[in-house]
Amino acid sequence: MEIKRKQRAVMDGSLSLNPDKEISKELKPETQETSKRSCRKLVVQKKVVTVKTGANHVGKLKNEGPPSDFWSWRKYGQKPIKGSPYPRGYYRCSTTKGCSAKKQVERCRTDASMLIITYTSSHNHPGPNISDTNLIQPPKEPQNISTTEDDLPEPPKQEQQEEEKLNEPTMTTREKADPGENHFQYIQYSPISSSQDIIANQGEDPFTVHLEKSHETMGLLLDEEPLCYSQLMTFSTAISEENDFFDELEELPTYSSFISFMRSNFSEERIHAVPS
DNA sequence: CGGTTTTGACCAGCGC
DNA sequence: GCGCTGGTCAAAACCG
Repeated sequence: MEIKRKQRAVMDGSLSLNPDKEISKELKPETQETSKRSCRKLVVQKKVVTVKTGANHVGKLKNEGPPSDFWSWRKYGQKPIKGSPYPRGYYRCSTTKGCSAKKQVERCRTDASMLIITYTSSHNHPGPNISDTNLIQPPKEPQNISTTEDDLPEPPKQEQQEEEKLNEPTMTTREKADPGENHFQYIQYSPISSSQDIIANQGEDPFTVHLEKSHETMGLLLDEEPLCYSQLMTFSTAISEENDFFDELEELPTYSSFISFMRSNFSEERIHAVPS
């Protein structure tokens, strides 16, 4: 109830240790230790993905609704990030209770149509039951399901190209040119060019690199073959089990090329978004 | 009714 | 040592 919270508040002024916290730590030793305690110290497995959405979606992204990947995520927090006008959402895999997979979703501060998704840890369970989970229609698809929400003011269009050209990490760039007016671009920053455990160096604002690129080559990248694409293909060994899923995406026939790319690129993370 | 989202508080790391 | 910041917790509200 409220008692606990008030206890915390009270204890905050007097005690440093909170019994509740102690207990919870013991209950969830692994996740706590790895995610909270050492989040800044240890190099955690991260995969940064940017999702380019159409400008028309900007207003709908108010809640940072994550693009639909094939896992089910539960939001457990949201924080305003300094330097960014948009809050960052914290999601945790809810497919399986013990799964420690997490992701952070925030919007690019220079381009509100870009979602920066940082995947942390990895799923400790096989892929979701693609046939019965969110394949058909995820429960929450703020950016895909058109609602009347349009309350976000058009973010200032800064000149992304102003961003200095960073020494590019090995990055994979994938974009999806939507036949319609919506654009979803998936960009995976992968310093090690692997779809497996990827340590992403965020210190350099990798997404700015993409921004530059995306604006220059909008619509061309669909056919573009990033340098590490072939490398990524070599990691597509576990996709067989996902074929069923992808086969079921026939409701998105236009994206077959994209899907095939996803098969190879995101065989592990199964990042997915369905333009409306 | 169960799962998800919201939201304020707590906590630890980091920089000064 | 202190303040700031990011990440997480957990109760309440919400939703299908």
